Amino acid sequence: MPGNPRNGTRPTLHGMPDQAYRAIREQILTGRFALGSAISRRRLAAELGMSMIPVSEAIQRLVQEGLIESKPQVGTRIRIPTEPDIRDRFIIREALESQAARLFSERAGMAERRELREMAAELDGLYQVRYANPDNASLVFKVNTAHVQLHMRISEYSGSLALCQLIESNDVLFYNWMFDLVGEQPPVPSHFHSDLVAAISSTDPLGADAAMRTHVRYNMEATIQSMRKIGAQAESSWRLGRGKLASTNGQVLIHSR
Amino acid sequence: MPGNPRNGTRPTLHGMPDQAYRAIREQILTGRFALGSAISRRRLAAELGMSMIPVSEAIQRLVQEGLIESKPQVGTRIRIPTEPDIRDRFIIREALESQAARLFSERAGMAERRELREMAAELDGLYQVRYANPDNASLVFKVNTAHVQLHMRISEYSGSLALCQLIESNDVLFYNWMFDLVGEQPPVPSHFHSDLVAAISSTDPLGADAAMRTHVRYNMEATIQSMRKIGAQAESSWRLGRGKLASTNGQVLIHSR
DNA sequence: TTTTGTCTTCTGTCATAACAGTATCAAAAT
DNA sequence: ATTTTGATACTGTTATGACAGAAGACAAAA
Repeated sequence: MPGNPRNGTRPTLHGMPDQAYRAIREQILTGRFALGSAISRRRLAAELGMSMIPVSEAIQRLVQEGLIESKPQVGTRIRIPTEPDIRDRFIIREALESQAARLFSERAGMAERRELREMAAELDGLYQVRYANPDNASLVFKVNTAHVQLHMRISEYSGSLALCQLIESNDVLFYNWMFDLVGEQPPVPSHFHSDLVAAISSTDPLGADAAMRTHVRYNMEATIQSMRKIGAQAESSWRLGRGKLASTNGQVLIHSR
Repeated sequence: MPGNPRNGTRPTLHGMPDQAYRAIREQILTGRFALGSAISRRRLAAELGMSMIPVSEAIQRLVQEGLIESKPQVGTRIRIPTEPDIRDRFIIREALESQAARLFSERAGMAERRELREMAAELDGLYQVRYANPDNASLVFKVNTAHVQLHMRISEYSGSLALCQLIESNDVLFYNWMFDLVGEQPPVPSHFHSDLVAAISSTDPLGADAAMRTHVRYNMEATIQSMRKIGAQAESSWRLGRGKLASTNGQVLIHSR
């Protein structure tokens, strides 16, 4: 356990915000923090055995990634997405992953294409198993993990580290919001991901792009509608003001040197 | 000036990290902090009249956006991009802005299309004026501002707030790195942006996408080559280890609830 | 001349504690 | 019964100061 600088015990000096970041993120992703539940920096700091400062730094990162929202003197809670939030996430996912698909179709080697084919086949099989056993929670976990890993592997093999990181950050948000409505969604075709991998494995970047776009868009509207119900049932008592373009829209870019 | 809580003077309680963020960012974007120059949190805190904590929060944001790099017990400095960094930025820019172009061609109204046509014509004119007066620094500033504003306006009219914010964050990085090599770059066609706006104003999203892609890619290789020289002349004495995929690649996404 | 060790001074990190908003709820007033 | 007021118990914020690690200066030893 981390210690106090006033006395002599201070073991973990290395990366305490990272430790907090990982802990909180996992709590969110595993559902121990439900959508909309409040989190206290003080309690978290006590639980993690550190002060509020590294915890606040971790929370700031999570806020920037969109998982958490915080109001200055009021509180911090797991962000409940609105409908435009979800739509935006679909749009960004489409932009980033279609780009990854293009690059994959251009640059991936034979071994990588084969690996993805196998992953996709296994994932499609898992989907079928899950449809046959709708109440098995462990299967839901398995399918989701495999799904994420397939998409991340594609972006990894795109060869662009920054693109890969952006996709990961975006997909974390996306899948976290989506997790609550597995089961409510209409089923996907039996070769859903195998077809995708086949398409992006062709040497035609435009085809790969198009295939990934339709893949991402697949029953997007149904998902948005299901999500809206969940979002509505979580109370929006103190939703943060998040309307209009709060950004600077380029006016800050004053290169007047 | 912000004060001390121990005595009675504490005027600006509102958003001190934001204030620091804006100040630092502007210093970088206007070139008062050169690429690779070290910045001290203590000095900055003293200059801004606040403690190190809000300054550190601002710096953390800038690190996450890629403008700054920081090594735990060593120092903080303006990040010097490597060649893969630049390539990645091009890739991400292409992905995001082509998506914005698609959405614009689908959703923008007549008034917005006209506004962009006018902005583009003016920008093209500015480029010609700058080519005629290569030594006018004020012109460089003007052209860059207009350029950024055109691109930001397109993404604004895409209707997706999150997409717009991502593009802004990415473009800030991009143009900041590019700023040092205006003049070294080959000139751009005389109707460069008017042609772009015309293409994305068509009702064909695919055409808009393609036009934006070629626009972003325009003399990309030349830019990367020029940038490499500048990056090399800045010493890379203590470059942070930034190799390999340091991300978690989806393995953190354990939905085991 | 080169190397090595130590000392100084810089860096970022973080726990503590005082601070200032905000919400909640009960008591008082209308 | 409804509204207003007040106290209290939270919330995030941030200045202060102590701390550990890294780098540079410089003298002593090889």
